[in-house]
Amino acid sequence: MNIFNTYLQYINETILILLKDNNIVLENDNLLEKVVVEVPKNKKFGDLSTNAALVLSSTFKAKPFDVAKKLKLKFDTHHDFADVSIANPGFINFTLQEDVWQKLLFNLLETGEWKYEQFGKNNNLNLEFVSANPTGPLHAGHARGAVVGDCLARILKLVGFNITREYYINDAGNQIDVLIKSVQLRYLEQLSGINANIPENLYPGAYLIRIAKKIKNQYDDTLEKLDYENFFLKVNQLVINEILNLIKKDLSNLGVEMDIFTSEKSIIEKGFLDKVLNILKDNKLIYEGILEKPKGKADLDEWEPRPQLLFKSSFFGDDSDRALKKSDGSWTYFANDMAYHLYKIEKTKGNLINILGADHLGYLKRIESAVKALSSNKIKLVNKVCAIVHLMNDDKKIKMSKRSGNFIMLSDLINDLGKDVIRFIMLTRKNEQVLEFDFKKALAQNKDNPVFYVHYAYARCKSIVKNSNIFDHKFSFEEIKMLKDNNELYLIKLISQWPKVVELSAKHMEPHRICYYLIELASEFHSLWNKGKIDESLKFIHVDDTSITKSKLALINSIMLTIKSGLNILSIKPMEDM
RNA sequence: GGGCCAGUAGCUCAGCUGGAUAGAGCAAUUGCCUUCUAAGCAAUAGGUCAGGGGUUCGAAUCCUCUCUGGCUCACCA
Repeated sequence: MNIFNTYLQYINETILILLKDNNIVLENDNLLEKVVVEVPKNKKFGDLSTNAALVLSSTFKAKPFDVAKKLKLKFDTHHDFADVSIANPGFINFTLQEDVWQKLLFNLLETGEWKYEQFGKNNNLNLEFVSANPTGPLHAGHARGAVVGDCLARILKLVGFNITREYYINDAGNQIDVLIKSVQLRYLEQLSGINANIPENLYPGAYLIRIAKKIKNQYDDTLEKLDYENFFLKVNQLVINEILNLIKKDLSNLGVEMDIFTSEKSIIEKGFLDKVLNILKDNKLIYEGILEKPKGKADLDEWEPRPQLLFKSSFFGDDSDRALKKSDGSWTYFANDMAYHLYKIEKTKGNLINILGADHLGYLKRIESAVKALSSNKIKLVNKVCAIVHLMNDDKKIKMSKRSGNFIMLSDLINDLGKDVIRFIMLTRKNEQVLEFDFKKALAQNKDNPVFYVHYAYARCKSIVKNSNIFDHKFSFEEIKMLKDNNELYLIKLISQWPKVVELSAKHMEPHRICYYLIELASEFHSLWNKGKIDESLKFIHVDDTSITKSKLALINSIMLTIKSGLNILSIKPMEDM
């Protein structure tokens, strides 16, 4: 259904014929991959353009313009093209017959939904995202990774990947000790009724009070005399489950779905760490060695050379080899993470994607190295890094600091703004770019707020349908052929780009493109709407002529259908009226 | 000091992965409501794509150096 691919295929076939005609052998097949069909930036160049002649000029040992002339002779015979022209230095521009667009619209409405090229071919893909430590509910900063991951998953699904969304629970590290110690204080606080002083190195969050109450309800004061180790054994799982429930609730309120939550502890219990060590041994990628002192500016007074168990990460391009064991003999986070990635490799039998925060930038190479080592270079790990989000209020930065406990929780954000605005705005920047999230704009009911703008376009469409008093939404081709005005045709052309937007979004793993497209579509629609004020013929409803109105309704329906598919990817429900 | 990400209009950012005269939105100026939602639209103005060098038919995009900002740098997670 992607019209660009249709013509790209035709152009490629034509090139092969031309090569054969001229007894020229393509020295390298990859050359054809450089041939693209795209929409020229400037409308006056027509509907489509191709760089074919520029790509092939050296093969033909001729100037691009002359190659273009040869190609044009072939293209001229195709009945879809109203005009084929050559522009310097050798672009070939196509103007399509009106009925090509009209047919496209007709087919879309017949099918009732967009179809996308299934280049995922049902291949498995594992997408790990959020994976926040289970020490508290999510805060505002987590929203970005959550939304990017969730939408990316939806996009990849549309193009045929079999995708698993996974949350990795770090339930095995130091932070869990800190958590349980904090809970123990809160529990004793419940029993004594005296407010506890929470030391700086423990978690102060009020959510732990609620968990402490639960423990008190369940165990009464029977845990009062326990030392920390035994208290830990008693409540550890309960506390983590309680917090995971908070996190799951946050995710669900944000419209983010997970297929599976995998615990770090369970991976180790299943023996994946041993498996990792064996693989590394077999491939001679592990050794006892001493790392060089890092040359950082940071205070490294405590640094001392020490023999450690190391993974030969540098073999795969990492800057340094990486420690697997800490000085106290326990495994490093990285060692466990290798085990987790081996687990993902084994069960996925396909490529892996991780959505990470910017603070993990320094971690990418070692984990990529790990996946290469553990999969004999067969599995690809793509790391998508989300830059930080600056929360703003009317251009003023809102400061968040962990120490003071002064950071905005995701649940507060959702309560204040609703999930739709958050989801949309989180995708209005490409993920590597720092994002300014302005409360004032998110609450605005005007163009400052892009979701609002898109909703408004959809609601206007709905309103037209309602006011038309036409309830038959089966459209004949004759009706659709009445859409002849350039402004209307332009909208059809824009709509026809939608599958390409989704496919490129998937290919490059860039969900933000969906938002930009929706804004543009909304904008073009609003524009056409207003043209109706100047030019009567462009109004959508023609009271005295049902068939003209129906032709316009066909266009309106296709716009709604497209906005709906876009919002659906973002998991936003279109507003029927406003 | 090393690594990674970024630097595009006064501000916030796109730029279909190398294509044609670099595009939007804010902000500024000026217009458009007796008529399908003015919560909107149109027009004007705004640029050494941080800077130098290179690669080629062609560079904001690729390579290289320099500058600036952010994140990060054994034994945390």
